Amino acid sequence: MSRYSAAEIEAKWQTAWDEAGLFRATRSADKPKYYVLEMFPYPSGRIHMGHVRNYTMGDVIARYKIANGFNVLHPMGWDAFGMPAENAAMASGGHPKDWTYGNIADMRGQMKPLGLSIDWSREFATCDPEYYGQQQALFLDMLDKGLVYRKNAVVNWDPVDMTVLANEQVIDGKGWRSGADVERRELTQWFFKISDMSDDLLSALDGLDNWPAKVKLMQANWIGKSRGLQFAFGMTEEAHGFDRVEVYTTRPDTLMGASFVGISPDHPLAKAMERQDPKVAEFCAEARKGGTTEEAIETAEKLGFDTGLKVRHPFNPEWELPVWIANFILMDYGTGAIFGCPAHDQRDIDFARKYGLPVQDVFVPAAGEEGHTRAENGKTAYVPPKTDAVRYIRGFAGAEVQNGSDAVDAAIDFCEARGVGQGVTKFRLRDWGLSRQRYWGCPIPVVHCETCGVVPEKKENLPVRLPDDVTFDVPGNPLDRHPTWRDCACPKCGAASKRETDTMDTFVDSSWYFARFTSPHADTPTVAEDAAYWMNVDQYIGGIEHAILHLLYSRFFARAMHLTGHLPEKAREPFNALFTQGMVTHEIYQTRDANGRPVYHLPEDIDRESQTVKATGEKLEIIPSAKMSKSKKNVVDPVSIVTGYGADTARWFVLSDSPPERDVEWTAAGADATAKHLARVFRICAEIAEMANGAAAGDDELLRAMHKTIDDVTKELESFGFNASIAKLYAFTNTLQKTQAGGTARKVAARTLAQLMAPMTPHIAEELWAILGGEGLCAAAPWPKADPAMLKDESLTLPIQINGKRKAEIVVPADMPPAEVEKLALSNDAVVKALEGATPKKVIVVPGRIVNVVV
RNA sequence: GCCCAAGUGGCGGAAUGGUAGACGCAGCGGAUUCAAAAUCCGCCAUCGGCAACGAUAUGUCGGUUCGAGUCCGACCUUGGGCACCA
Repeated sequence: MSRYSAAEIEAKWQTAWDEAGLFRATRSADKPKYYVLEMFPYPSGRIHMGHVRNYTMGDVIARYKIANGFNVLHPMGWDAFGMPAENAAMASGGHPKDWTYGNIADMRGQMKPLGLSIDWSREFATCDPEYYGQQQALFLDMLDKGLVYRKNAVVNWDPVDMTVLANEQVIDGKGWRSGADVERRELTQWFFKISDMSDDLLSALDGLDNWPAKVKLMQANWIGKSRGLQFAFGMTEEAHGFDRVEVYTTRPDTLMGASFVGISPDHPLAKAMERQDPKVAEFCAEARKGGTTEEAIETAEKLGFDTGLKVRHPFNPEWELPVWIANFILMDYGTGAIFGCPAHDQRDIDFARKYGLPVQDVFVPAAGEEGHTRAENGKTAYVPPKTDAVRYIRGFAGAEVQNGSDAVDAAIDFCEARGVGQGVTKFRLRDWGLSRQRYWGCPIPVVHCETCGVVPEKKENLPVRLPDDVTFDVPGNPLDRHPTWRDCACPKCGAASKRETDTMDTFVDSSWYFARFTSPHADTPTVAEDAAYWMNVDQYIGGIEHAILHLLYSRFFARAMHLTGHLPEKAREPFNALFTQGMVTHEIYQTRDANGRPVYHLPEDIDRESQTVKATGEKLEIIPSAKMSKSKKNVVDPVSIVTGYGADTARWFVLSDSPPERDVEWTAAGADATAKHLARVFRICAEIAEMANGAAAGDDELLRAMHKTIDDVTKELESFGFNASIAKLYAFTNTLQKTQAGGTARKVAARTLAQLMAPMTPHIAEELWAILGGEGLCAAAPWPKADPAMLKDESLTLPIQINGKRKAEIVVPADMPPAEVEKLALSNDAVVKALEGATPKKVIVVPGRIVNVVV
């Protein structure tokens, strides 16, 4: 009898699958198609356990669908543009291209031993000119359809390095290299008009039945549809060419609590004042300090500057309000100006208390004490949910007691009727800025001509290729300072012109790769027949961190690709089902250096038992699990796991224990246990393979357990219950080990076990299938079917509760009528004893579930 | 600051509103062995009790229900996102 050797069997069966062409996807009319896709990786150089978990989940689905007769598309590629390649070039010389393609080769080499059912013939990297050239073609088509335009937008500006910084390069408001105070600076940039589709992107969420509710909710909140009032405050006197300040508010019902008008430092009025008044300029410069993230702006100290200008309240010309410039007002949202009602907005009350502005209640709780004075002295605004009824003490429209939503509607109607502004619907979603002042990205294919202006490049000149001869020894965009690359002829008039040097946001690359996989090497972005056949992605799998941006941008792109004729109507929502998986975590092992700073240690360098560092014997501090990261040294390298235990162990482990949407903690003990379990399955099955055929008393019991397991595992796999299906497989293995059944039944059961394990641990399953006399490849065998007749139990155990507490249980025939169950329950000894002679008030019998006696 | 999640034994976790702790890890006891490794069998939430059994228990506090880990409200903690990390 042979022993389980992962190294031998894994290579053998991977070759067998390859030679059978099992995973090569071709269009076929006689099978239903199934497209399963995992979010493609960034080629950082090493695969990590998170990748293993992500791709194993997709692989389980893919293999399960193959066994169920589907024509499966399961591709893989590389999200290959991006900053780390440039950072590597800056740090250690070399070229981003060499770094990236080297990493891709390494990672492909690390991934292949996992035995994934991937059609590698469709592989591409987004930095392949073949791919980004088609992306440029898409860009031109979108430009043509009016989906792309240019406008000013703010970026993080490092005034020392004279360069634009990514948000992650801004640390506590300072540039990561220079340490200089970062400022927000405006630049002319390219934008996708995603806001044109706000309403559609929002309402179409309803149709995404197989998306997690939390992702839909996050997207809905991000799009942020709101109804409010847009109106103007007239200024007491004209200043800087302005006679009014246009504001937008979602709470017009609080208009009588207005205390000031606030404008963004980037508001045209603020800018006009800034040009003439050094004090304003000084304030605006201060207000623009810090990064562009909403988090930085929202959490920054609230700063205000009283312009000295005054506006009149729309309902009362005598009532004058001051105009302040405030750093927390965003020019990008609404009109860049607000009115502040401190009593009912936390930000406004913080601001009002700081600058001594009045605070006046508009409404108080509907029930409760009169003269609610929270706003009078307090620092906390009264902001009840809009669905709560409140009493308006300074209301002007609608009932005295009403909820916030009704009051807003009434206020809008009231204002519209009096010509004070109008009700408008606005979205929080902003247009997608795609310009990046960086080298390692897809060049934006336009030309700047002195006479013709901005001119799209001709399609026959695509791809606009990145030049190879660039250096990263100075900050800034190498395309800008390249001696010749920018020079070109205007596609319209032929005059000497300059290329655009901005490249595209890498989110563009990942917003259509799923469509490209349907015809990965075509000389158009997609091919109609292929897209029509393979789209949509039936199951998309990736991290929850992509819940908003990547998925929203992809939904926009799919719509844009439909508008430009590159995708069929049905692919406007490209992902039929979405699953968001959790991270792989690990403990952190820490000691401290002489200065008390933490020093981290790799798992292989420590002794878990004695909690010491192997080399030095130093005592360790063990910090509970956190996301694996290089800096914390809590990484487990999949390659060493595959080499040491085999791919099947790595695959089984990352799927077991934790539900797939939650984080899973990698532990050495768990990996060890998994390897032992697989060896045990192998041993049990190998013994069975050598048994003589024949029947025995235990046959029926074993086969019933087998059918139950088929049923359970199938149901769990259909609903991403990988951990639960593994638990059922453990239980069935225990049954198979203890059974008294004869050889024939045992072989059937063992072959079924191999099949049920195959999506998770395909190599050992294939080997067992072969030694147990399975026909052909296990990976190609049809999925086992549970016999409904074998699933029915004749009797069942019912717990009996008294007032909801379990007191006894009875065994009854499965089909016993409730009245008889009740009689039986009440005559049960333990029940009689517990009742102590009391008469039950009520008896609840839930058929097949429980009996509850209420006294 | 804002949006979205998650909190259950020593540990990972299971549980269509219906017996809380399946399955696995660790631990403990036993078998096998010259011995060990490997393997096999059994026990294993907490407290009290010799036991039968009783009480407590799903982050905290309240609520709905015959019945709540599950539904509702508030809070605490941890994680994800916040538009130039991918």
